[in-house]
Amino acid sequence: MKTKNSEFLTIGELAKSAGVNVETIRFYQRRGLLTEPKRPMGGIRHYEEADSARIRFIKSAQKLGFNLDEIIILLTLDDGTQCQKASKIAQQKLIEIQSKIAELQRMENSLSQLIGECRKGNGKICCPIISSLHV
Amino acid sequence: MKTKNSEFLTIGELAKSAGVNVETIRFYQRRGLLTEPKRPMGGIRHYEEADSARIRFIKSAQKLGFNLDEIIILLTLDDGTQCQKASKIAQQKLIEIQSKIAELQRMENSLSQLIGECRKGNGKICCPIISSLHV
DNA sequence: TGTAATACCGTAGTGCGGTACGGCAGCAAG
DNA sequence: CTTGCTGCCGTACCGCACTACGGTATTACA
Repeated sequence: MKTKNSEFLTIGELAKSAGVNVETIRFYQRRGLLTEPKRPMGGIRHYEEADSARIRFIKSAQKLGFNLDEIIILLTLDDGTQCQKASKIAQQKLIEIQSKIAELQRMENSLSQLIGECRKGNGKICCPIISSLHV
Repeated sequence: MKTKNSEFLTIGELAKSAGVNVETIRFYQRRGLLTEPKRPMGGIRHYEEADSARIRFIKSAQKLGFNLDEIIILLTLDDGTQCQKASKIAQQKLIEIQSKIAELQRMENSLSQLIGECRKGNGKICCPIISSLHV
């Protein structure tokens, strides 16, 4: 009945087009990130290009560090007319990311210092790394 | 029978002494980070100061970014005579941490640039953050 | 001896973002 | 007619490091 070149996408085609797994789409529907699409004749779901764009939107936002709950909010600002709100969310995220960076840098400093001490005291009986762990 | 000032610790006392939850100790035993202690008369486990030290060792290593599997290895190097091995593991971890930092810094750069654009184009109809997500 | 606290045990739940599984339905090509 | 590919659905499972629960046994203290 339905020809291959009809104007809608099946879930499999949408997955390919958006570069995600079919299961991911079903998961996003359950999570409310994608609206349940029309199902004419109770059968196969009809997706459109807009759904693919929405998934790519989600994936881009994830790359910026937003989690799915935050992305749900960003999606409501999708018309681009609420710059202040979007900016506020982004600033919040920026702070989060910066504090994660700071924490990782503390680890980095401690570790590289310990490694440096290992190098210096080569052959020492008591490893600086191990002894640093004995608080 | 047993007086309170005996030389061993119960699990609850150990938990307090090491600053962790009782459940955490039981979890560490299941995970093999702590050896199952002696249980004289089939009753209450007998812990010692050494167990507390071991838990603090684990917690220090976690602060440096090591996960439990890695900590199990570090614990085998506990005598401090295998500096090269410990150093190798630490270098590996350092690289991991540095690449996490790099990724977060990419996010930080993108986000702060977008926020800057929002500020400049105040009142714009099309929010730079939102439109950046429309790939 | 009574009661409250603690220890014991196995199992399940948390958060996050998916991934996998098992079973059934419909349809096209061979 | 069969096989195989999709689609549909609900549910369970992954990693990670715990945390919580529910029930029983033992201990400490009065």
